[in-house]
Amino acid sequence: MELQSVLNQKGLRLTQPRRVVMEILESTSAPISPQFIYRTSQERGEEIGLVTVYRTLDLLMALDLVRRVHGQGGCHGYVSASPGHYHHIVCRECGKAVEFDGAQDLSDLLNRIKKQTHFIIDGHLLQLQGICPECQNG
Amino acid sequence: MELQSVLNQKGLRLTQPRRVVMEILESTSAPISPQFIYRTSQERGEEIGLVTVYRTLDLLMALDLVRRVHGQGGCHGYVSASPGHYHHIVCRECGKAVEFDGAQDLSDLLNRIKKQTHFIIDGHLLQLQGICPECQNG
DNA sequence: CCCTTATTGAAAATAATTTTCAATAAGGAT
DNA sequence: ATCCTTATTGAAAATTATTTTCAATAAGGG
Ligand SMILES: [Mn+2]
Ligand SMILES: [Mn+2]
Ligand SMILES: [Zn+2]
Ligand SMILES: [Zn+2]
Repeated sequence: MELQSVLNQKGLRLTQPRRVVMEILESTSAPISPQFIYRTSQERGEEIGLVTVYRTLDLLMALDLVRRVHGQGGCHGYVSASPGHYHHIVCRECGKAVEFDGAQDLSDLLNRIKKQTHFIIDGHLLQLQGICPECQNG
Repeated sequence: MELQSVLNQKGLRLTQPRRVVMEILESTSAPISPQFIYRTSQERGEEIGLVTVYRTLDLLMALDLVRRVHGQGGCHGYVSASPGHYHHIVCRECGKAVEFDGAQDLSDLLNRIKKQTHFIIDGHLLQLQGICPECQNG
């Protein structure tokens, strides 16, 4: 199990709440809020404290197992993420988020900005929005 | 004055609070929070209600005179923006934000993702982070 | 200077997030 | 299997962020 090994490697414990949060995230394709995770855990009969949801999300983000997605209005949804560097394209209809790798195509842009601004660039936030194939009919 | 004309054009009024919020935004190069704007207005002896700060930011965003910048941790800073489509690169040391135009260099990427995901892409969020020239000595 | 009406801001409601700390449970050791 | 140590949880409360209401105010055209 992914989660198990990553945690052990750092001397962290695989607890029930952590397992549940990760399961809920992995069973959802749209970015979801801490509230949503909390409510879902109740519905599944494995209720965990909302505080723990927040803490677990912080942890999973630090471990790069979960990524934060910024919305237009109400910010702060979370999606489970593949290890490595990925971005998301989010459907404005159904909310579904699909990962994509944007490293290559961004290098031209990054080089240009580096020259123009003289910044050292060490991070970026790239997120697309649109309409997914399923939502395009109707 | 920029603000004046944009407002008139839509039958909106140029009020004292709107003027102050815009001034504070334009005199700051880093993204700032509603709270910060509120406190600054107090310090300048032109205090405006926090509620009005929120409302004014919404308005200025709708008018494309101000743009929201998403941070890594605590989200939701605002910077004044040039009209048109721009993105920001934000210094992780001093917080300064500099605009850049990213439309061209993104098209290759967008086309690739369009093919791969079959999404209709109608928007994106691109923000870089790094260290500005001034903060590189130290 | 007057009127109309967009706009403000105090207050309170609502929502989001963090801090504290005693109780609990993981998982290595015996 | 049971014990121990300590990471982790979660209830409660504090803090912070944001929105809603509505009576009072002030833009700006006449
Ligand atoms: Mn990238
Ligand atoms: Mn762009
Ligand atoms: Zn969709
Ligand atoms: Zn800097």
